[in-house]
Amino acid sequence: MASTLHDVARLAGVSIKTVSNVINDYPHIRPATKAKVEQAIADLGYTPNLTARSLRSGRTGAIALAVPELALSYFAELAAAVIEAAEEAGLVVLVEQTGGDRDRELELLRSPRLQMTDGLIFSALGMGQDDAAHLERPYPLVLLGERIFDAPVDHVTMRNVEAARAATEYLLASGRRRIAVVGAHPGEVIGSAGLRLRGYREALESAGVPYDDSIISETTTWHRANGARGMRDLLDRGVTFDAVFGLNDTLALGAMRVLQEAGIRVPADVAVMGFDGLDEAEYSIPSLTTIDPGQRWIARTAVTTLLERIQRTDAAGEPRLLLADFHVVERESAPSKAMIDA
Amino acid sequence: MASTLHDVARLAGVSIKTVSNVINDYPHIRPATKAKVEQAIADLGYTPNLTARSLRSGRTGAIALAVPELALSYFAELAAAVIEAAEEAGLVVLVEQTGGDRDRELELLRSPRLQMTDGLIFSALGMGQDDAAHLERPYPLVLLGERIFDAPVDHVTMRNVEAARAATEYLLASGRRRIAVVGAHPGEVIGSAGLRLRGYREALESAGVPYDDSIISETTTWHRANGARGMRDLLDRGVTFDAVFGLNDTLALGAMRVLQEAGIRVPADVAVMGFDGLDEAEYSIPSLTTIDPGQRWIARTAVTTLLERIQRTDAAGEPRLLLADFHVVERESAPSKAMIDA
DNA sequence: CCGACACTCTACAACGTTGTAGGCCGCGAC
DNA sequence: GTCGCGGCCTACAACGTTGTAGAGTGTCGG
Repeated sequence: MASTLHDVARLAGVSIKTVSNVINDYPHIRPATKAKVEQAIADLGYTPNLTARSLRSGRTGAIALAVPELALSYFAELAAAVIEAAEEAGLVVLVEQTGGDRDRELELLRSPRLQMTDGLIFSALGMGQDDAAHLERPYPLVLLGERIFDAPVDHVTMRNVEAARAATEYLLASGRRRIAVVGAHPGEVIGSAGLRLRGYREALESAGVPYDDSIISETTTWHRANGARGMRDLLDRGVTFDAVFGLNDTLALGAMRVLQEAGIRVPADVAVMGFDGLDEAEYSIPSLTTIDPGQRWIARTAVTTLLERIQRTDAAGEPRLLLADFHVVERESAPSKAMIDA
Repeated sequence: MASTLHDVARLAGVSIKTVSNVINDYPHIRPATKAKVEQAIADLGYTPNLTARSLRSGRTGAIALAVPELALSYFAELAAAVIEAAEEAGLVVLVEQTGGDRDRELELLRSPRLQMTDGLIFSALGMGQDDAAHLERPYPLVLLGERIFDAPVDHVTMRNVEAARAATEYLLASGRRRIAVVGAHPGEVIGSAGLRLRGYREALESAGVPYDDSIISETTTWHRANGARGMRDLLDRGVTFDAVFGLNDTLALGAMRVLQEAGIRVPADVAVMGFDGLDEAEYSIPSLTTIDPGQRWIARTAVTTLLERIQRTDAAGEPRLLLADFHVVERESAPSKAMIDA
């Protein structure tokens, strides 16, 4: 651990640079010399000092991933996928949690800690459209999430509006007409909640079903407890509905739990639809029909896109918007028309 | 971003070392000089180059956390807690996934990538007691998990035997006598499964209840699907039981799901007990009675212990075994005797 | 009035690596 | 016989930072 190129060079009786050349596969080395050096490396158990290499090369071989909270399943699965993709590309991943707090997100962007990485995959939650300018930094950055669009950076995300529309159309096609929503954010236009609600409204409109905000429940963060709270809220209002669209799986699972506590059958009385395609949605009772928004593709694409930015020497290249394909995952909580007919 | 101490020094008209001194709060600097330097720093937007600092100081300010799989809720929550604790200590965290594979775990230990960090918090899953020697490296290391004991490193973990014993005693106290187990690992003695099964057996023995391996179901990994599979297995065997102890929450949730599909009421017919105290166990239907093994304490203690090892210059100091407190979290899937009486 | 000492600052080296320039050798071509 | 050239290797500088040694002031006590 403590041995350096210097030690190896001395043991092998060559110059320090020759050792470096052996390590980096420089072509013109006599086989005899190479063998001697490799023997010395093995004897000393030499491993290159990556910090020194970073200083010299300007590359660290690490990227940062910033998410609101790892304990949220969605972000845990995202992080898992990012780390896996990064590892394939020979990169390690430094994970930061921002708590979804705007100030902490901005602080992170300015933080010198980022210097320890070659680039950042940034899942913003607290920042808004007005903060787009803060993203313009001379540092490879890939944006995730749907809080900011049209920023001067590459952006990998999902088709929120279209997917939510498809989810709603799916419920409508199975005969539901009063589709409640859990997890709306008051007044939000951009952001997962706003976009998904827009898709929901578009679907209603196309089907000629009136939008009724008495069956829309608002929450702040998308924790499971808030899904439960939102559903209790709806039940307290005494409104009627035959389906619930949880704007993410966690909310939907919390809501479904409260429905069942209240003696309401799922899906017989009320169908439940989620969004995210989490692992755990497959094992709830009943299993949760949901949208797979293409998270693995997003993770993989974020890594490769960031890598391109890192390798590109010219800062140029138009910022790109990359959108994942989605699909409805049909399960028990909201059977399709075909499944009901069968 | 591109400015260095050199640039600042030139602008402020002082030596490069003086600038360094200002940044590091060296005491003997004239206020006028300090102001001049600080102005120059502000003008240039200078931030210190952390890579250079690391090379010089031998410290990176980063630690590594290796877990089997971030997508598993238990490890996601662990990672979240570790990152939070590390941040408070001014450290960033590099997260690695080993897949619980022994070879990848060993490879990680040898990996030069670790040089980018000051220490490692290592949650081993694939390695076993025989691999203890591999942990003996001149590198700050804190071990988590229960695959390896008596290794020459600090070890922070939970009281598996005692906690599983308490869980079983809790079920026995509520009147259950035929307590099935889901998630046992065949022949395992050390490891979460082996230890928790031991606690289970100890509790049975103390209560004079015979151990019956026909109601013990074995699985490999503790994914949710395996909990479901284990329970189906038990049902297929045609054995009778009035409680199930899932060796972790994920297994218990999968098992509970299958029970209910089979028309078996929880907890009326069969009580279900988990282990881990995951967030999601609170929102299942019914909510899951479980063991909180003190995960947050473990995360926090792992970070502080690692930090001590890093700061300690002498390699000495006995390896320590630090054990978290646990407690039973009483919920619906297994009500306590008191709750039943009420 | 001089030496001691505290204060303020500078020059240099070093952390371990890699890029650049160049040196030496042997061989083939003129 | 010498020139040129490719193959092999070395010396040196540089990445940006901080520790060490020490130089130059000023002040204070004897």
